[in-house]
Amino acid sequence: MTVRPTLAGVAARAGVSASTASLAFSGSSRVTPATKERVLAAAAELGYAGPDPLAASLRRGHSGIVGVFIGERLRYSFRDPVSVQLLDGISEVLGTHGSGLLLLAGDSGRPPLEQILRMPLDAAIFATCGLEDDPALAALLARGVPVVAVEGPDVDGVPLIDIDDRGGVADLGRHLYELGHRRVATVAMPLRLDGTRGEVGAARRAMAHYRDVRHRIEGVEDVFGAVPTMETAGNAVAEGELAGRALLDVPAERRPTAVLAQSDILAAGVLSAAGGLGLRVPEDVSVTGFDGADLHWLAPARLTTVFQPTEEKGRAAAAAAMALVADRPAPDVLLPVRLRIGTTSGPPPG
Amino acid sequence: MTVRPTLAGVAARAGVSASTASLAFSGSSRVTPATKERVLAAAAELGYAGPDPLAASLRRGHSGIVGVFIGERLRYSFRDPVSVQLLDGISEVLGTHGSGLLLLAGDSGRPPLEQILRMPLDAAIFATCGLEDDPALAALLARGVPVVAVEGPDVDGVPLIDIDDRGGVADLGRHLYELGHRRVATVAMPLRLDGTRGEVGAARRAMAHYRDVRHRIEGVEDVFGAVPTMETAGNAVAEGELAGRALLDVPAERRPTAVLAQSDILAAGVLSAAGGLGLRVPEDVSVTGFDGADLHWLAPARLTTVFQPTEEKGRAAAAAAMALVADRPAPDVLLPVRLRIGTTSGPPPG
DNA sequence: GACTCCCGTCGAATCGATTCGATGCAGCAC
DNA sequence: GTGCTGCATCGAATCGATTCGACGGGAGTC
Repeated sequence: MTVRPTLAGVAARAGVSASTASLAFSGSSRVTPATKERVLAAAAELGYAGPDPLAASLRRGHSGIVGVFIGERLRYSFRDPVSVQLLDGISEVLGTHGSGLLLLAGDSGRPPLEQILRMPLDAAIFATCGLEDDPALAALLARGVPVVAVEGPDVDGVPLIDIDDRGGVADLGRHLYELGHRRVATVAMPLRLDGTRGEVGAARRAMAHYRDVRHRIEGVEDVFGAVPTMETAGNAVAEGELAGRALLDVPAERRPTAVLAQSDILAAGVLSAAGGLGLRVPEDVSVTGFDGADLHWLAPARLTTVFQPTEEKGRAAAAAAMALVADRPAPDVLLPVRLRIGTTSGPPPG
Repeated sequence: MTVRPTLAGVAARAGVSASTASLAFSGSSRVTPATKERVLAAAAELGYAGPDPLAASLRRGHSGIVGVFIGERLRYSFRDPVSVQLLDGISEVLGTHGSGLLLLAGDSGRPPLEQILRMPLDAAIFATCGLEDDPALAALLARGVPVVAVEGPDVDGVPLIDIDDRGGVADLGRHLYELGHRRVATVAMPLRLDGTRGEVGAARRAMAHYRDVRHRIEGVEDVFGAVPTMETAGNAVAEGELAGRALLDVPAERRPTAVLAQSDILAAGVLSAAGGLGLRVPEDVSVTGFDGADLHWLAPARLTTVFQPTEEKGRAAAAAAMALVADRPAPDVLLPVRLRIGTTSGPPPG
């Protein structure tokens, strides 16, 4: 391995100055085609593959890299179709701006704060990471890195890309209410990531990290008042099944006639629990979800759910990040959701 | 917004030299606690949040960022549990080394080559991107960026992290053969990403981009010789269903008694196709997969499949990348796979 | 008391490019 | 022939830190 050649070397060999060589590489500036060609030839001879991104970034003042924080460990986030769609939307817009996407996974345990601060980020997107007082958020802001929050912390100076969680769930609630349901229950995503499962009390509720989870509980209450709420330890089918069984495996007169799961994934688990207990959906119990993620494996059932424009959310977040990078203002965004009635909701039994 | 303070500014205010200030930040070197504190205090007053990663990286010569190429667009890759697990394994090891993971999605269309070359990568991992002659691969190598391939291009100087695709599928084949199957078919993942579906001929086969796809076909042939092979346009349940229907919706005497799908996802589609045609599994037709991804939505069927240590593959890839960055040699890795017999394979009918 | 050793601090070089303002040359018009 | 315009090229400053070798002063030793 010989030492990597530098722009200066190429310039010397081409018989031009470093500045001219730089111009030759930065594209179609005011450089004679002949000179440009000479520089490129010299580069080829020396095996110079183009300017060092690090040096260029330092000089330019930005790296073309946007950090995306996903709360949990990768493996959990990616199980979740919503995270994936979100990321896809983000990546799409970043791509058109020529920016890269640096994934920052929480890993729950060790705070990756130092690692984060070592990364040359032009901006950061907090995707579903709750927590107004996240140390990483504070650190980034202190450093002057523009931050965008997706259903995340609502902090001054941080554009918030949000959906109408509460209104959407309330729509679901009204749909069920109109069908005649009066005794319902909720299966909630984790209020915070500490592995807690079970009925959510007031104390627990006060500890909630996540805005969306809170809002989705409130949406139910807007229609039904306080209802039993089972918290899960993660947004996963198995968790939904656990919670569903806890709610449904009781005498019929105490059993909720409808279960509002906070995500389609959890709803899938509840459906599975219902099936396991010999309950028919929707004849014996109605089940609803949230996200509208089109879980193919639910076929032939079509889940009654609330569709949210997840990819659009991602695009909006990336667009906001790009705006901030360009020193343009980035307003908050509130995206609409839409009730989608499927085959898993119907009148209560009896 | 005031101008961001620099290390020099902090040093001046603390009454020390820039070098000392740098030492104070880089942790526990030979700096008097008192001095260190003075520097930190000055930093706090000025709102200096630590050294600029770009400048530090330039000086150090590396950025702490590893690029991970996933062939297709994000949305497709992440539908695939295998990609996700792989990424998770990679991220795990990268994390322990304090390195960041820069996601590079192909987006099929526009070549993101320029974008790639703008990124300050310490190393790159080609995850399931086939193609020995990928221009991005060439560009990175030309630039001197260490590259690792996961089931990817087999190029000199590029460590290959691989699994025994062929042997694993051959194990499946023998299992089926011993059960009595003689007329089988294969549902293949795309040989290249051009949206082609249908029976794979010799010409098409010569165009294959992907080593794993090729090897999994060969594994079947090792046991059964040439068999009908349906290519899909993507690794998705719907694609598997399409291919499955094409293979199974024929008179019983021409119908294969077993279908070897190249992935669990595709197998799920084939199962669905079989169900749609009123065929029982495994009584009327056996179905096998590959990956051992534990698709929860298959319950109660347990897929007969080949387990591959996907996460381990990711860890090995990341470890190899880290080795190369540290200028240590990184040997090829071949990970074992394991036949896992489930409830979807049995003797042929009749 | 002098010499040595060691440790904390400092200067200066360096990483590799970008960019602004200056320079010089050629062409054109009068 | 002279003066002006314009364009390609060049010099030098700059981005913000890291790091190596040198230096100086205090402590320990004989």
